[in-house]
Amino acid sequence: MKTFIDDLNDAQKAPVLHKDGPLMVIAGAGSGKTRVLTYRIAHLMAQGVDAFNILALTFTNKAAREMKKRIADIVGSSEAKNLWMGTFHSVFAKLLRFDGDKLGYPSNYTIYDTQDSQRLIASIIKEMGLDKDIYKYKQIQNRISSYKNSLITVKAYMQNPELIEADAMAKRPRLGDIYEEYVNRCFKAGAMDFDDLLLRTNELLSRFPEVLMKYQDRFRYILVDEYQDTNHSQYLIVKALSDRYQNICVVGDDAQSIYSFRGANISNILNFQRDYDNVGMYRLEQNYRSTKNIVNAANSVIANNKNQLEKEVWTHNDEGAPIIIHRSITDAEEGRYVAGSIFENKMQHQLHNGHFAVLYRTNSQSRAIEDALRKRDIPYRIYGGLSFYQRKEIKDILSYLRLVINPKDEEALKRIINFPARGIGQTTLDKLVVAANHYGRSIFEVLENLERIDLKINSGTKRKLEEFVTMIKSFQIMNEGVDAFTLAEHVAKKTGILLEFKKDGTPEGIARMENIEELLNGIKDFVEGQKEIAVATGDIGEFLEDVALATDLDKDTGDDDRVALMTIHLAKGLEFPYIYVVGMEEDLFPSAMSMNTRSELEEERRLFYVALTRAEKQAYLTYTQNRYRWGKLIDAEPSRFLEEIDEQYVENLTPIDTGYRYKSLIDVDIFGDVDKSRLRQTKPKRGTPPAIGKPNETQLRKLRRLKPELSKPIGNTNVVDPNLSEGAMVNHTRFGKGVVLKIEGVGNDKKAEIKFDQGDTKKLLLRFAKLEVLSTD
DNA sequence: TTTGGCCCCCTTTTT
DNA sequence: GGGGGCCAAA
Repeated sequence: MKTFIDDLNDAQKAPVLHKDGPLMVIAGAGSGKTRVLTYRIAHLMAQGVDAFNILALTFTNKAAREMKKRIADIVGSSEAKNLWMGTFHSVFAKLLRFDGDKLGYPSNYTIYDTQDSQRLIASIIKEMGLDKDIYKYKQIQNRISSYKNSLITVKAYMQNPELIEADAMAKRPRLGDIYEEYVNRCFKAGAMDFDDLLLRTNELLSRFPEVLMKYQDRFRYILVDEYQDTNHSQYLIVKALSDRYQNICVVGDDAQSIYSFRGANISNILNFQRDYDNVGMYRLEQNYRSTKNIVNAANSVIANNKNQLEKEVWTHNDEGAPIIIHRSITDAEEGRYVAGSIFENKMQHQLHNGHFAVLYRTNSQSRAIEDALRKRDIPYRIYGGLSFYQRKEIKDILSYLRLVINPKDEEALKRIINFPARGIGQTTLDKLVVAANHYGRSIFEVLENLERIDLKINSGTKRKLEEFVTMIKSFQIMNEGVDAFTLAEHVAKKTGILLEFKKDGTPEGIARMENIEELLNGIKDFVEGQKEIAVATGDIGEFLEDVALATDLDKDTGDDDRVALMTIHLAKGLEFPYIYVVGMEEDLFPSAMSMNTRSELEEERRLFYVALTRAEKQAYLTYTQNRYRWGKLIDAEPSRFLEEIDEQYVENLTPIDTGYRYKSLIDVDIFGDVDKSRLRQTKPKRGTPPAIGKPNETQLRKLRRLKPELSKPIGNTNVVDPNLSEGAMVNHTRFGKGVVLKIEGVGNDKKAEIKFDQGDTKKLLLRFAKLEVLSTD
């Protein structure tokens, strides 16, 4: 009899059919890892395992939803609804709603996002009177986050002389105090940050054996996707929950481990066999996604890493086109090339926008690409970056709703107590915070008891505070009777936020109003959607949790046809026929911050491996010679990764001899500033073979260090217009028309003194200045 | 208390 | 080039 299992190849079947006990699947890129997970769950259910007893932890909630749907299709029942599936954060956020009370948290606890955490830490630093230049709130937040992910609680920190010493050495001896105050304040606010969702789950499971037993019994089968990216905190949760039945299935690829910056520990996957007995080991090495060229090229890159599990990814797919490398002069031109190439490919191969993705290392690179796509009328969608829910106007509305659900939520209150402006200023707020800290209560509780606390505020301010409390309470009462949408709409109107942006009238104000409307629509959709799920209540609390933990990918409806723009990190697990990886430059990719140690560099290389293996048919790699960063144009050098690809899989679109020349208009502008440091750009680039007889890059670097004058241009002379003579009329893209007064110098140093109609007289190096000759005398 | 101008930092990547 | 925080002035 033929069953759904027959859809799989033999390598895939084995882990799907693996009986009870621990198993690990090492799955190369594009080898059908999701498929194995999906089918294994379906198979378990077909064997009679109750969906209630299965927990699957995925990388995005969207992946979980899709998997659920697929499983429902396969096993042909609505049972799939009962599966617990989602990201670590969302699954354990739910668990903590049930059992967090044992740790003293309300079931309606708030989830603080990174911004909330940072604001709170910033205000603690200020309250403690510490130097904000030494105690940088972002860095502090980062440290606290990594402590939590390593299960270093405040207590553990205080008992660890090494950590204290390390922070003292970094001139931050009060870090422990900040950490302690931060944890207390979060707790008092009934709030958990992202890391708490995992840390508190650990605490719950270790302190309450009966709770642990309950969930061990409930989750008899646990499956973890992207296991290589779990951090210590997540690792311990999985370990604890699976301890009793040992039915743990982890799937991952060490070559795609790219999240060590948030505590992911690659040794979790490397040590799995040590952590469990009788581990079933499976490998998936056949790639179904990409062409031979792409698979081989990616293999040749990752071979440069020393630390990796043995694995050989191969494919039966076609040879495919070579990987195309393209150089451009500036990031704007890079964008134009990408947009133009997408346009051509669409025309030539009858493709949709959705077949293309542009990937980059940092979010800030998206702008140049966006501009170019917009000019070509190519619709696109940006994932990540500043997400919709982090926009000011959205967070303001959400803060009102958060306060309705959890009045203790300090960060929400601080955001909106004076927005829209109602005459409650910083001074008043400071007094409230001091009082709240003094009494060990939340700010809202202080507000409710203004009569009994002498705050030394004038009666006008006091009245305003009372009005604010009354308004929030009226929302709370309303919340008892209506759905999330009705309440949110009421809040938007009643608080005057909508009006605020309406009367503003500027394009930004209108855009913000539209965003709020979009939010309201989103809430409406959510309420409608929740009606179909029996257990869900459709209340505002659930919406807020969804919002706090939604990834950008989760919101993708995928129903409109757009080019996808995202970081490589976000692209993990996705695939597109055509991939453009832009910004293939030293200091950008690999990032300048990740080149200090071998392991950092190897992680960057894995990231590049991930980028390449997203492509099904064709990959483009682009780099520029100059790029705007921090508002300045800076030199760029081709990424070392370009050289690491075996050249037989590559086609270099940019021949060497045009590489050392300036053609772009923007470079002329630079010259206008006579910035000599810019001239260094004419050096040969990495990744493009240097012309015969020229020193290679490494040699050049050494030379430059010894003899700085060698940094001067090595460019050729052909660009100078031989016809240009004194008295010629010329047009300059920036300075306009002018007349050549004098020509001096020879070869590379040939300069023209030009008097421009606008008044200035400038000396321009002809090699750089792109001059249009209007008449020769 | 509010507002506008100035200055600094930022740019790795995310739940 | 942009956002946020701080300070001075109204």
